[in-house]
Amino acid sequence: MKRDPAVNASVNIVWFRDDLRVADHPALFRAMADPATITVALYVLDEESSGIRPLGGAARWWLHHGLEALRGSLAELGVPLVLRRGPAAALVPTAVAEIATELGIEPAKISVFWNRRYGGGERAVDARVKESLLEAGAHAESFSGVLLHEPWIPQTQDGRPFRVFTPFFNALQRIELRPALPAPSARNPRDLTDLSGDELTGWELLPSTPDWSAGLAAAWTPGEEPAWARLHDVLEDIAGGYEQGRDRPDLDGTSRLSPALRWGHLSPVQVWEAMGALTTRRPDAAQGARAIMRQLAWRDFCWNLLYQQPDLSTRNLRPEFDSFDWSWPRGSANASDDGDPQGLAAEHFASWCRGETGFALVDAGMKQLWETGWMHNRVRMVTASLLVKNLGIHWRMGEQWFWDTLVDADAAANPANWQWVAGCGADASPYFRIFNPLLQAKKFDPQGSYVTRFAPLSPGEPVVDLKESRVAALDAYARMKAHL
DNA sequence: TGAAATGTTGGGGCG
DNA sequence: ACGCCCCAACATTTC
Repeated sequence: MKRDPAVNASVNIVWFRDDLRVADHPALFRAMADPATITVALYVLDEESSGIRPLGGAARWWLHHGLEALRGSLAELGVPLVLRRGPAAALVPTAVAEIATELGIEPAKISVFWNRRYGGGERAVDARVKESLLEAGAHAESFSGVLLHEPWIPQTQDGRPFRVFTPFFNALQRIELRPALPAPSARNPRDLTDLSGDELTGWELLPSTPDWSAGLAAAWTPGEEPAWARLHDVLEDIAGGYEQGRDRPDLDGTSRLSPALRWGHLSPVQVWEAMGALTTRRPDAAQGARAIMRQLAWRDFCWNLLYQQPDLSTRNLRPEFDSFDWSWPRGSANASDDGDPQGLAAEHFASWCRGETGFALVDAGMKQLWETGWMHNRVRMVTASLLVKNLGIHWRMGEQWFWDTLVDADAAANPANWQWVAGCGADASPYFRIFNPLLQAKKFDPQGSYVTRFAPLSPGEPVVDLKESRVAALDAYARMKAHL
């Protein structure tokens, strides 16, 4: 619907993406710094643009609730959230123009703000959007909001990207960090409630037939407010024992902040600041707080890698692994060879996905993933090691399964960490580091309570002989090295 | 952010 | 008392 043109009226449109929050949101903060200008929020579901990876099922569930929470937070600021679906490069300029028309605002009075994304396809889309907006006479401006530092900033002495984490971390700590911004304090100058856009339910982000999301809903509440509640728990109860507790899947010892960071309910800058403050406020928790800061830096490290190599989810960072002889898919050098799995490897992969490998810790982890959309970090390493090393299945298969099932599935961290486990990544775990799921269970789930919680039935026959498959993996690794 | 194989050491049982 | 053996405990090397 069209309104009376408002003389000299202008609009600031904030394009939300992986930053579903109102505090420390540089683009939103900038928009609402103009007290006389109305702000409109826009979210675009883009499942079509090439180079942008469609969301997995668990991520779609989180997005639905995350957007509802964001809409609530924005409503308190008097800011409406407009939802649109389509290929963003074309759709965003169109949607922006339509919002302006509805408000009776001329193109020269439109500003569009967003926090930058760093995936290859996302960068291409954002560049095209900016170009179109500028051509149409609008203003467009992007901000740094989803990482600690822009991925091109941390550099080695000779100006190259880091491939080893520890020097990356040292360099990162020497870079001045921007201070976290508060939520905008001003309300929109006038209320807008009836802008046209999609209905969230129409996007069908929630699973229906069947609805498998009950376990996710029991484990998580998406949104900025619950994320802050968890951050406070981490500061009070988790950080102090983090260094021991982080390795214990049977305890609540990790931060569990990964989904909040993935969806931007919290920014890494906010968490970094909170942990930095904790190191001085609570000397007993200082070491744990620093370990959490190191984890945040690892997240930035992964995004640096993705920025350097946009096809991180399909291509080995270390090319010598291109000749590795995986049991499936065969011919790993050819990334397009993704035919239906056949034979034993296919059965192995299916039992791994279902949590029916016969190794209690692995099966508990895979069931935790399926039920709650999340898996404890140490168990991620153990399950990944079994798939890649003992079953000899390409890391990409596991990466894709995690992408579909994790609520925190992150376009950079997921492939970077799979490559790390597989030994083909940056600063990777040496290939011959092969976890023994029985020993890992003994060390890190000593009473077996994690296993009991997620895989209460006694495990069946192991799908693979640990000793034998370990030798075979080392042999395959030796053959790869001999090929060089 | 391993695990297994191999090497070393030292205490205790025993002839 | 002494040497020998066994083996747990720890250290080092290897993959």
